[in-house]
Amino acid sequence: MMTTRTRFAPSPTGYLHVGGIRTALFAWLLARQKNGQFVLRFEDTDKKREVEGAREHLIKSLKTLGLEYDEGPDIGGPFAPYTQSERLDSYKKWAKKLIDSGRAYADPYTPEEVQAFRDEARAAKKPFLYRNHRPENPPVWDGTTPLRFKSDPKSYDWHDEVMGDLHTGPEVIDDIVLIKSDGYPTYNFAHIVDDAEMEITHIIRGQEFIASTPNYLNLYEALGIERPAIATVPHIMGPDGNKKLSKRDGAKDVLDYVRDGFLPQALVSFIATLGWNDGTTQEIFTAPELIEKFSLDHVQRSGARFDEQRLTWINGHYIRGLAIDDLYQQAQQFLPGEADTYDENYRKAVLGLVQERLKYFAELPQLTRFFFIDLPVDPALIGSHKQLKKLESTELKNLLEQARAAIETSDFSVADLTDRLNTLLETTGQKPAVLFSLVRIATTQAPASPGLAETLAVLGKETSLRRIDAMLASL
RNA sequence: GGCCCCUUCGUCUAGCGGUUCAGGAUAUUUGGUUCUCAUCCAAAAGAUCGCGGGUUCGAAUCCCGCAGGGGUCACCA
Repeated sequence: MMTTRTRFAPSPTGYLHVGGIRTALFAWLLARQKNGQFVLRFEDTDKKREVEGAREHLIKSLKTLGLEYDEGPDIGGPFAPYTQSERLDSYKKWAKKLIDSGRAYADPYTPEEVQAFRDEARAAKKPFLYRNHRPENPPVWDGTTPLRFKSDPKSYDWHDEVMGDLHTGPEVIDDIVLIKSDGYPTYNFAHIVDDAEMEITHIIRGQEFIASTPNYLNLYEALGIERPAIATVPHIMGPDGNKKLSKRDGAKDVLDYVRDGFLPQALVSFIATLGWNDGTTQEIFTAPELIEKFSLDHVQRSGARFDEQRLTWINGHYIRGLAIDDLYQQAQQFLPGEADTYDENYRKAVLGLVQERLKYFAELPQLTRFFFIDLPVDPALIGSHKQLKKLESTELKNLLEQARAAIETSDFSVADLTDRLNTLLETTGQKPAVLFSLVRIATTQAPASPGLAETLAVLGKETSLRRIDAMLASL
């Protein structure tokens, strides 16, 4: 049996957004599941659109998400090179085959002339077909004009691994450009040659290629190449409407999510289930589970919307499941700058307390700042509290003084603090909503915080008493 | 305009002729978990399965129309 070989073949024209990475993920999953190979190939045949640094960025994106490839531009492999601009000889060789067999010819028209044909078709509200203007006696191709495929228009029935059985008529087949006047091949030609030479068995690509697939089928025949399996996945749509998710509309770089503190495993699970499921009610998958369960025929045929809320939920789920050391390792760089002066144990303790209320790491400064610096006393916290605002400041002061006295002799373990605070509830006859809120506000000056005893235990006696004193002074 | 694809709760989806007056998740709302926020646990609300015909004893599921959305018709990929 042939080993499964899949590829991800981006053009180095920018960063990778969620829609793009999904194609890579599916290809990677398929290769891993079948114990095959996953190949990275750069399709850099349009020099005008190329963006500096895009290659490194693409590689970093794949590696960050754990989609490691077996062969690629930077690591080589048995079919190197893996960059199209370095494979021009291959394309010329295959092009010559077509010329020799009468299946390719020089395009004798100027770009303006072709454009005129196009305008004509558009004015007549008909699809543009170059072959309607196919020259009778084209000149010998000298490499300075486009080389076109002499197509053989016919109907096609083919099977798409995702879309199912597809059919088109001969009217969609045209004389596509194989090699441009600048000497570089078009995607249409290059990917077919490369996939054949690199022994790719499965092509996974976006919906925009479905319309040109019949042309590829025609080309495979002329080249005598057996076509790989083709899987066309739908686009991921933007959150607001029905349009394709695109960089123009603000689709974020996957690395931006990582920068905001989204975990790679959460991104992978989210992207995989955006248009795929295993048929059960399982909602979140680890990479090994995905590798085991993924299948192309469960990929959705309609485009899914990108819902950041769902990603946020999955990320929170993964964060909660992290062991404290893993959490520390991944999250410590997101702590506020003030945290630098505290030791590892203290910072770990803080992370442990906020772990279950963390959706993504970029929230950490806001959630934890009061653990590292004394925030100024904020009267609004009392003023907006529905119980505390009803009390006179002398009452508040009295309560807070009792609280201070109660914890002053504590060893500041969670258990002892809990005991003392509970005893205080009885002796003062106050409800937790009043007493605990007051102490919590005094010691944190934050609208929200983890549980009171836990927070005090981490803050420690000195800090807790100092903040209570500051609060007392302001009442 | 031609051709092609798609259409189930706001969102992601299960469903592949009967066990479904459509199940799960998320989001929303409410209640509980000694204070806040969150977690967790309950519960509520939320889809005439795009519309209209047919086939069938029976259709979200099969067929045909229509509508809406998307893609494509580049010397871009």
